[in-house]
Amino acid sequence: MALTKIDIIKKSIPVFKEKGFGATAMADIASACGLLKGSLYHHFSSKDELMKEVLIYLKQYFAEKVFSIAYNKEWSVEKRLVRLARKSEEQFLDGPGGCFMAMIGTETVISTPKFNDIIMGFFADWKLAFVHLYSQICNENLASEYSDKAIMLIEGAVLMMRIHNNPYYLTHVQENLVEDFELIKKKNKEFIPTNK
Amino acid sequence: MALTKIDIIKKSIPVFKEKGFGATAMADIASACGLLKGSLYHHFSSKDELMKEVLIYLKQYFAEKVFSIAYNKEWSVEKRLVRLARKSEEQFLDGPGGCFMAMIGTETVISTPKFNDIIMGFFADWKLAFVHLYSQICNENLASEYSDKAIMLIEGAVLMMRIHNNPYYLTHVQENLVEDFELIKKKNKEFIPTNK
DNA sequence: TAATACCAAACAAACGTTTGTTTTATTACA
DNA sequence: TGTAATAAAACAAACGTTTGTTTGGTATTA
Repeated sequence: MALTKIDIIKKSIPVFKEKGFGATAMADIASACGLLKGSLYHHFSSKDELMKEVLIYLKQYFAEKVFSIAYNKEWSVEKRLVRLARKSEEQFLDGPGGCFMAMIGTETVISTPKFNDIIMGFFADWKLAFVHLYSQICNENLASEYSDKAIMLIEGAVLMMRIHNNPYYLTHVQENLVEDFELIKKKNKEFIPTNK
Repeated sequence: MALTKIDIIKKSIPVFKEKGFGATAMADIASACGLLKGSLYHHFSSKDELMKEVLIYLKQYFAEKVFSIAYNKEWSVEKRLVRLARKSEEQFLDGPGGCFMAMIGTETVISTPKFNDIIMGFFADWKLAFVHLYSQICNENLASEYSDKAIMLIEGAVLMMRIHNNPYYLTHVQENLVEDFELIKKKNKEFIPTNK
């Protein structure tokens, strides 16, 4: 059956995740889709546009399926943190291990800045999710600090995981973040979050 | 005057740091050296070999000029940590901001594994330096944990710094690491490091 | 004079992209 | 419902560039 744009976008993710943007050839993407490279241009006007649509897809996917967990009132704040950790972990472990946004961002931020807005938007969404959780147990300044630190720690762990081919770096860091969350909460027992 | 291999290696670092390995052309390197691309093959047999020599040079540079700080007995342990932070920061801020080893490692670990040993060696050296410092204020298991965490945090900060074009991420994380070190030291006042 | 460092030109291969044609799927009308 | 018209998707081949690499010649220097 004929492939849709979304099909191609999804199938191209592990390919870009393995080689990065510059080293991935359109023929590689096509091959992963069971097509010839020329056929890709029926769906995307250029390699840059394909990458842009992949980035937009992933940013939206994380916003809807991952970061949204932080705002789900069915669960306690701690439970949301655990679920958020698990779900993002699942994404970073999928296929060739790594964070797509971090990889492509690092590679293209200087030489192909047209992707920057989407990538920075992804990190902004991520931070907002963390800030929403930390705001339940400490003031906003601290919540902002903790959120930045959490993201940096996770990204560092994803890097070490990829380079050492060992998922433990990531799972261990995620556990630590949950433990630290409990500690902060206990320490600030008297803290009452402002509703807004 | 004629260029030596080391000259070319040094001049190629900021070029690779801007575009990564795959997207950097031999002509880019040559241009940064004031040569034509063919002339590079008088010094290096291939692009891969050039990258390998750059990685070896950088691994050795960090071992001798950066990580060695951790073992310098002229300074207190705290002072060594501060100097180590400053010196690595200086490297990660130099030219196009970023960690060369992390960038090239992320890009090549799967598709060009021939660089893996050198890159993993760099991170092993880095960890040993941290472990040596943390071992002065806590037991070895904790020292190993803290060291991994420090490296991941710094690498995450370097990533955010590059993507957001803002060096504050890195400087702030380095300050935090020094502060946390003092806290751990105070908490474990009675700890006596084993001499070995 | 012998070796070194570089230039200038060319190489084959791979690249992203375009083209014209064929296949497949969808729609419209009988 | 069956068939012709239409559009979408994919193929196969070629495009012009760019790539990493090779070659042969030319200064410079020891």
